[in-house]
Amino acid sequence: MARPREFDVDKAVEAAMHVFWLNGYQGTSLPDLLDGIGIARGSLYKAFGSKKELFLRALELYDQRYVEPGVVHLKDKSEPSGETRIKNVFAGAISVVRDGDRRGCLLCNTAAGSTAGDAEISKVINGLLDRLTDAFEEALIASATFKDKSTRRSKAHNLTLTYVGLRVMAKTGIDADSLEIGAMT
Amino acid sequence: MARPREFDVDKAVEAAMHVFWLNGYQGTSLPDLLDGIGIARGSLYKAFGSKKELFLRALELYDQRYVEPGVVHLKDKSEPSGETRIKNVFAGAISVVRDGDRRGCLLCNTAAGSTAGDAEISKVINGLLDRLTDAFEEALIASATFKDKSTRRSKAHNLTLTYVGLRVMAKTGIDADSLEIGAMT
DNA sequence: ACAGTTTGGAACCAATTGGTCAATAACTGC
DNA sequence: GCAGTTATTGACCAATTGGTTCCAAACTGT
Repeated sequence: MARPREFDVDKAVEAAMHVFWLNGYQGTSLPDLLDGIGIARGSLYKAFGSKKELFLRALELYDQRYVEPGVVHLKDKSEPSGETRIKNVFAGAISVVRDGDRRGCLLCNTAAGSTAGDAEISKVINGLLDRLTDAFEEALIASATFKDKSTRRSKAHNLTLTYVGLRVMAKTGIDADSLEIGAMT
Repeated sequence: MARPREFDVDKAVEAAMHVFWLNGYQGTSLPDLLDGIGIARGSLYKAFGSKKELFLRALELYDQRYVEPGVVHLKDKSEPSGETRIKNVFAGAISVVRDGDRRGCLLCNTAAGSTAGDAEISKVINGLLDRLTDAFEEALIASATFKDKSTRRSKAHNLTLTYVGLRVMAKTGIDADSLEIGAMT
């Protein structure tokens, strides 16, 4: 019916995600995105509307690519024990640091950034953090230590907090070994 | 000998610190600083050289105003027990949230931000985080549980990580009660 | 092959970015 | 009160910001 788009929208969102991940929302300029994606200004605005909308799309992709798998794993009762599943999540976060990835986590970076001034973005961020906490809580459900519901919820919050701390610390010059104990129980 | 400065440099740095704290380094524009401090463009550049130098000054002030007191308290052996001193530090961080302060911690915000791309700034940030870890370590020195030096160092890293996580989470919509357990041992 | 539709690209936009500078003002030592 | 020094101010700067617009190009259905 009309001229077909020459670039893959999904690939574009993915490229944008990496640019945002590396530079942060505020730290990313239009040319940064254009270079990273490999499209022209007009194409970006036609396809995504604005920088912010594209960021929201990138955040969405980050969720399904990195957050959701973790959430699924934490909730997966067919896996070993809840404790092991939790350990796996932390170990995963540490292993990327071992591989030299110092970008931290797009979710955590955004939460810590002053992007929070934007209501729409913080709503998404808060939602993701809540989902993570819920998943931790579910992983704790079989644990005798956290049999009490409110204690369990507290521990879940504690785990989210520790996870965020770990991923922020990963951005600093700290060595991976010193993060290892982030999962300490 | 010459015309005296009309504004108080220390007050200016303090005002700048609050502006940076609220908006982040990248999110703070020259007009933001000028309005916050109440001086003209030229005066700022004459007194501080550049936005970055002013930020470094603000970071320095943040240290002596908020970080150093915590460090001193953690190391103060005349105080109750090391465990209590640690609890105090976390309780302090939570109490500011209870008072409605959602700005988090300038140090932690900067660590999480992409400001880390600047070598000079990240050096300062890493230094501050190291000092905090050292202080936690010293607070643990009397503890029987962490008698082993390397275990103690690990726990100290864990505490810094948790502290950062707590202060980042404080910026999100989370309620103060859910942070309470950040100090869980 | 032509009408209709949407893309890509670049020129263009006003606003804002961090930073400079020259003129004026305010002070001190003599 | 004059010479010397430094601070204040606001105009000015080039570069960059996010965003728009217009036109040629590319496709599809008929």
